[in-house]
Amino acid sequence: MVNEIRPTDGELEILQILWKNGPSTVREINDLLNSDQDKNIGYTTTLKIMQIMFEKGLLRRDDSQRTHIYSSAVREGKIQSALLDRFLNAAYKGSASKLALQLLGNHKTTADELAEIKALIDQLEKNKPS
Amino acid sequence: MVNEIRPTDGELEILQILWKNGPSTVREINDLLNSDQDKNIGYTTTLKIMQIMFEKGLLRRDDSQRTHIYSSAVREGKIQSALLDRFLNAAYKGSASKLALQLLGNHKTTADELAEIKALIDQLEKNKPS
DNA sequence: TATTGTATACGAAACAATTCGTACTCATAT
DNA sequence: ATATGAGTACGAATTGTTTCGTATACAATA
Repeated sequence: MVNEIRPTDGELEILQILWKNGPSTVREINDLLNSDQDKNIGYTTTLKIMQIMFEKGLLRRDDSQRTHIYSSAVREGKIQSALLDRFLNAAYKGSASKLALQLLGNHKTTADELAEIKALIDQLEKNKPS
Repeated sequence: MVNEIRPTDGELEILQILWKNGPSTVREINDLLNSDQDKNIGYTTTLKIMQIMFEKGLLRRDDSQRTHIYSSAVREGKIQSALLDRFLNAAYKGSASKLALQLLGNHKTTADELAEIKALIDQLEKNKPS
């Protein structure tokens, strides 16, 4: 069931905003989407996408007032997990370590983040003595 | 320019095969695609996709013989990097460490792989004394 | 009450990915 | 030579996303 959750890039952008800001109106979302320069998405475009997301079950909607309030119907971590799984299989044929190596190699990660990751690895190793 | 490389999932499957097996005919690719149970993609479907990939510059083609030989025109690591970048931004708003933590937490990684990743982190830390 | 501005609803167009039917080419085996 | 089989080319249908024009509802205000 989780497997079927497949937000598009555009939908994901909207979800990101809702995850960060909480329940919002279409106008608020649309304004934020357009706050990136060079982007200019029409209000009705955003509305339509959000209506479709609502039909898909990605969003909840409070329509008790004239101005509807939308919120995410899916948890951030859950969606990320599902997407990560798909991506891992599609691009790395499931090799998590290959992905991890490329990720750490290509991107600037702060010392704190590295330490955090290392701590997690230590813990994983403790629970799984080779 | 790398940013524009955007293979779809279907295209990526074909690229994976070409990366692994080297130059191949449409028939070979199509047979491999269909070797997964429950999948049954028509020959002309695969052909069409590969022709489009050729037009996009994703594939090279040797048409000196009647049976054309296709090969990848893009390097595996380069595509993976580009896709990873996109994915990281789309799903994790650019937080590599968040992705890494979820990756290592959710997926079974062998002890060897964990050690490999830890070694890389150690090296990164050496080059970047906080 | 009539106007204006902001909302939602609806439907259609544009675009891209996927799928496949059909036509055509050509080598080879009859 | 001709029939068969395997190949490519082409075009169209299908599906899904994104886009927006237009219609309509409604609240506030002039």
